[in-house]
Amino acid sequence: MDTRPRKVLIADDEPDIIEILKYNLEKEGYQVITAKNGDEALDRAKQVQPDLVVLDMMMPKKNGMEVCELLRAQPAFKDTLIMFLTALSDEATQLKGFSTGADDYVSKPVSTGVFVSKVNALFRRVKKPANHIITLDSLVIDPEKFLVSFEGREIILAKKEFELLYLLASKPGRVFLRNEILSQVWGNDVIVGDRTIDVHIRKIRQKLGVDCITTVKGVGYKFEL
Amino acid sequence: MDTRPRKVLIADDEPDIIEILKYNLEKEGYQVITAKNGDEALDRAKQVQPDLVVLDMMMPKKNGMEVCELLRAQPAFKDTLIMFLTALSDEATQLKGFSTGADDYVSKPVSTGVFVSKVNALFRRVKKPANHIITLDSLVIDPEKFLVSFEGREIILAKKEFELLYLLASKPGRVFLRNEILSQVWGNDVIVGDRTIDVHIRKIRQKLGVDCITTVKGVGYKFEL
DNA sequence: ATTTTTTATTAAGTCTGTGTTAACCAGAAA
DNA sequence: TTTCTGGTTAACACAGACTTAATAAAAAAT
Repeated sequence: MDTRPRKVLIADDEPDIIEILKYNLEKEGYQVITAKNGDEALDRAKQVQPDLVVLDMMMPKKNGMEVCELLRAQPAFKDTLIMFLTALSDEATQLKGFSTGADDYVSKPVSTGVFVSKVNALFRRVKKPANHIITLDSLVIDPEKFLVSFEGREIILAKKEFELLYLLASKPGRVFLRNEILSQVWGNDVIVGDRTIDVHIRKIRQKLGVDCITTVKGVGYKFEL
Repeated sequence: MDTRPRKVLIADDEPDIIEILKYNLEKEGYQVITAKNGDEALDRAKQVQPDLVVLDMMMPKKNGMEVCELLRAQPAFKDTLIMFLTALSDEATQLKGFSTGADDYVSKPVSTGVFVSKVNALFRRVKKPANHIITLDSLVIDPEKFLVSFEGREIILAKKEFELLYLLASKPGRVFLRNEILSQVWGNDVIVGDRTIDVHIRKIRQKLGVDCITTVKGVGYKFEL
């Protein structure tokens, strides 16, 4: 079991706030990274791949909403928790915050105790992501090196093809619904036609040379050697 | 076809609140169950195994905190989402709420829009409860792998056939009315003739090779090995 | 025993979903 | 700029899933 600490990125333009939150989260065992404006938050997020991003709404460079949108647009941050922590408590802003894909919206002022509780509550529902190498017989999929090899020979897959194969191979035998595939590989807000999946499946089958992806009509696809 | 709708249990002693929340959640596609006091909430929770329980703090019989504790004490509700929705907004109560294992704490008054957003946000992080494998003697039905095997050999069922068999086998011996079957397998708004069920039953009997589905004339069907 | 109701069976037709090819577009690389 | 690569969409053929209708059989009611 992985025991690395959860990484929390806090973006706020008030150093005092950052200090207090950082102190309290670190006391709970979190690893805290900070940023003082929107652009810096995006940079640091890309660098450290945090598990949770806490965003102030009103920040220089880019505001919290923009940061949230930009993060959610990238598949790499599809599963990253995002929490708004802001003085703006009007309904419209809150709704917009949620609609950009936030997981929680906390209005300032809030006690550090409640804040930490909320952070804990968010993490309770998320299991740590484990990006490990998949090995099934002679098939090896290494997401870090972005590499697939099958029966000794190396196979070059395009990005989407790779992500699709990785998803399917992560639970051999299990059927993935088309919806599931779309949201996992393409993201929740991207809209693509159904044929897109088929075409990618086809390319994978072609490149692997063996039909290890089974179609379950009306349901989805599953991987099995 | 998507999986079954999420079930939300709302416990509050004010009928008006329940009405409004129920209306808005159902509009979002949730299935809503209600209770007007603590004891009723516990009963209903055991009956329907909701995916989310929304608890008012101040209720007759048992208050929200007690209900939360009692639920969390049972393994069956280990993964059930629990949200407090209450007028008590002081810090101590909030902290205590989280410490009993709540996933969110929302202070009244709150707009229905924000409430629904919070519910959606909670569910976004939780994968739908896995349908579990049914095993009866040599019959194995695995809804995740979409697979049926009987006496060793694997059996290929079409989608509707599978769903129908899964439904019947989920409660062996119990008779399912035709209406029940229609609404469970075909959905409430789809209109198909009665013969449709027969034909599918027939195909299942054919493919299984043994007549383990019993006709109860004028009533429905039941599954028994 | 006869009629009525309900279910089983079969065949046929419709319709949905899938596989495939080709074309198009955007961005990266040359 | 052009060229190349990957991603997406459109179009269409095809398989088979689903439904219906028609008829036969069985059970229940009269």
